[in-house]
Amino acid sequence: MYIDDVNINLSKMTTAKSTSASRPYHHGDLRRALIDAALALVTEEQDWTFSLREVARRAGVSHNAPYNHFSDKQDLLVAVAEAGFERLRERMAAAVAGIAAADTALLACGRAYVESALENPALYRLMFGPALVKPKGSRPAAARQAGNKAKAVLLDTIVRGARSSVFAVTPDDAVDQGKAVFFAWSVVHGLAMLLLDDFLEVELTVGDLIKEIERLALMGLMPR
Amino acid sequence: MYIDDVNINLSKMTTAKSTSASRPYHHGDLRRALIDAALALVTEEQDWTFSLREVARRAGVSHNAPYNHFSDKQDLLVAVAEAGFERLRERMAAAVAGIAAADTALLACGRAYVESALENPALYRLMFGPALVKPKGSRPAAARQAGNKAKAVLLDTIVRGARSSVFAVTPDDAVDQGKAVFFAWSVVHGLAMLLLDDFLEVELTVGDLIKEIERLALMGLMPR
DNA sequence: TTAGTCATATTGACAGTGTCAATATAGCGT
DNA sequence: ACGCTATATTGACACTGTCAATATGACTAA
Repeated sequence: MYIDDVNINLSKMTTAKSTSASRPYHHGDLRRALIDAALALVTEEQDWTFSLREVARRAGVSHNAPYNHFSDKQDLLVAVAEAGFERLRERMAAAVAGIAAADTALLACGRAYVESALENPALYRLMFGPALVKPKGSRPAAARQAGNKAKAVLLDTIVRGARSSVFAVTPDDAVDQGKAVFFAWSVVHGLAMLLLDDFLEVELTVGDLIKEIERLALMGLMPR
Repeated sequence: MYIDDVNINLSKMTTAKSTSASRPYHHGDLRRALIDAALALVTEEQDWTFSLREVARRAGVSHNAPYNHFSDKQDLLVAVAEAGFERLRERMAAAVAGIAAADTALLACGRAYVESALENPALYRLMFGPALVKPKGSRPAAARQAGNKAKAVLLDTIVRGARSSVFAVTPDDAVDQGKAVFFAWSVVHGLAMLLLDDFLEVELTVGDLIKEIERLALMGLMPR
């Protein structure tokens, strides 16, 4: 009844093999199945207003089974966001891999960032938005850590550029680097958000616009 | 029963005076009262998951009265977002007013933008987020128009800077100006979003960070 | 093997939600 | 004065998140 459509997921399983033998829990790896189902729903519906019950239905369990793995609907969404940040990190890391020049690498990284956002807008908004924040609370640690791991890719590239004097950033000055990272991140994040919020109204393809924005970020608004 | 706590709102009334005489509808300007109540709820709770019924309660009407003025809960939220954009526009316009130098004006404008966002994060996220978008639809025209009016302040400043050769932007070239506007907007929007999403992790005050980001936007990441 | 334990899952219940349909009310032009 | 129509209410429905109580069955120790 609820065992047969547990999807055999490809990525690493932390707690179970779940291929069919030796399932460590009562009914397969439900926690992962729920995250997968929720991720699929976010992607399909481009929204996270679906009901927890719907997620349970998709996973083939009763409407209350999720409460054994997540304290809350929000708690499940946090896990989904974490998965999203991990994807983003992988993608940015892949983009910079093997590019020697730091400025070129930074552009590739920025492009990967924006493209990822455009491919799954709702997931992005979930990751960065307020949906994960409890009333009067702050962003859950899990989400912040996952986000910072993605940020580390950016930082790495900036540091490389600082060392090779490609960027006007003092090497080994954490604060100066932090500013630069925050600037770069702001640019790509703002660009991505405005694009997927449908506020682009200029006669340019998205690709061209990204290039232009990147050029401006490197060269600045003022004449040289 | 439902008349007495209609708040006498300060701003311009489009359809009614509503001071107490000559109320044009059955029971005061309910549409405005609902928008005000929703805006207050967004501000207080920093969230828009409150129920439509709660809004109605605040306005002192039955749970179904709002449906005479808004087709939907979303429809009401669109109206709230519109009001938010209008506030933003006013604030940016005030910031640039009377500043002759375009670059200084642009910085003031950016600061006003970020400060507004930080003062009412939820309202900002509502304005720019997906909450207004119907499934498989796009951003409602009303919201986009209101957003573009705010953008116009930015554009104006950029154009001034282009004319006075303060910015490296070709005057009277709409596309070139569009790029610059989008860049500037991306920077402030991304900065604002990351700040209020709690992703700032550098040993700087917000004010200092804003200044640094602005400097980088004007001068670029690369050495001059 | 068998008994027991405890994580895991189900069933049932409850207040609250968005929204529809039907009904009531009152300000307006004629 | 009268009816029209915009405005508001009442009632209903399926659905939601979450709590409490109950069932189930995989492992562990005897």
